[in-house]
Amino acid sequence: MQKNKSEKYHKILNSAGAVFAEFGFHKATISQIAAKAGVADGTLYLYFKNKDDILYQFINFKTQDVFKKMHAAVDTDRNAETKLRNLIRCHLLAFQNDKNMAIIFQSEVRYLRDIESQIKDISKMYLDLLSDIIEQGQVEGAMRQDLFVGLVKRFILGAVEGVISTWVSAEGRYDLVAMADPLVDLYLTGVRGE
Amino acid sequence: MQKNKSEKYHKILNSAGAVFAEFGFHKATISQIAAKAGVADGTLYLYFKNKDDILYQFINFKTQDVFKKMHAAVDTDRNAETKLRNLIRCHLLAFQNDKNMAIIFQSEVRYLRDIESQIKDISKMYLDLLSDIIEQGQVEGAMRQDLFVGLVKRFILGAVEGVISTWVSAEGRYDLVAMADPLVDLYLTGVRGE
DNA sequence: CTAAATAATGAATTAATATTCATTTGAGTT
DNA sequence: AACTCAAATGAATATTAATTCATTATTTAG
Repeated sequence: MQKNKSEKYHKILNSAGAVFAEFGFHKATISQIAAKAGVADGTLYLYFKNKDDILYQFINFKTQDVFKKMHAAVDTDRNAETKLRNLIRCHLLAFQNDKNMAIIFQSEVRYLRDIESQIKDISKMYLDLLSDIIEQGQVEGAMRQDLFVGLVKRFILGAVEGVISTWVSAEGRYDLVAMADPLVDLYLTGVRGE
Repeated sequence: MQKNKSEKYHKILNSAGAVFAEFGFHKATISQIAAKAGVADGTLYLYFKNKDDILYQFINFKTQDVFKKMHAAVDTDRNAETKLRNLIRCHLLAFQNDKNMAIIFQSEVRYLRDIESQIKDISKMYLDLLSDIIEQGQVEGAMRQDLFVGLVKRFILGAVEGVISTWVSAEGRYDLVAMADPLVDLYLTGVRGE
């Protein structure tokens, strides 16, 4: 198995992403991925330990990439509400720009947790980001003091994921990022009338 | 394949639920399920078309059961906010009482969508229930007029699912139903300070 | 230009298990 | 007790696709 992340490595990873997204990890075959990448079946095993490893590397790679962006997005402002808004916008944008990733994250994450428990829980870093924002918001007085942070962060992440999930089911036919502001608005002020 | 839903049919369905929940659908084997149900491998094929069909029937059965309960919960009151509260409470209770179902719904539903697109979208009825409640809330003046119902219902369902998902990850070690009121409170008034 | 060394190939092998079906069991009937 | 038929069995089979590895191609170094 080669060590350097050559062009071919990324070619295979991308092809795998497309095939996994279309057929699901279990129905996807090595031959399909190899064909799409324009290499022989055996070649995949020069770059990856096995089929599971391809999924693992895919998610690992994408996760790191997305989190770099999210951190950057949060760091652009000092205000908690703005941070939250930027985080959600960034999140939706990243998934909108990479539908394969969106599909795979949505459907294979639990299987992945089984095969590689060492992997950083994908939600974990996200939830930590949110905790910081909420706690800061409370200090600033912009968010209620009586919030149970453990629930609030789950509430926020769950709702974003739900919105992404719907968008995926709709084959990505509308603008996902446009949901960011209405969504944050719901987080902040809820549905209750004045 | 037998037609009547005999005791053995349910025995197998339950065993399958336990095995699917523990190992995941793909790693679970027919032999495991048969052993747990106390029957021979071949017997499963008298009651189910194939392995996929077992999962399909499991989800179908549980879905119907849960929806009966949810409808009943919503119908206990005329007030929109109360309806919402009862729905969420009922949802959390049903999943708390049946952890196998919770695990399977969380991880295998997308696979199912592939094998049996005829199945009613599991979220569909739920989302319709929510739409009705929200629209009623708007009429009553209890909920804001400017809500985008399509987003709000996704927002609500996503957040509940996120909360359930966390509970499952925590091996169900705390009281899930206790999350209902704080959660509904978040839906209604959001996180923003006064 | 030749010889290592490295990379890639893809047919053959392996492994895992879902599914089948010839046979057995057991309950009900005459 | 002998017969019938449905239900159940589980060893044998079929299938599917992941993985291997002997062979071939390509690149690099002297």
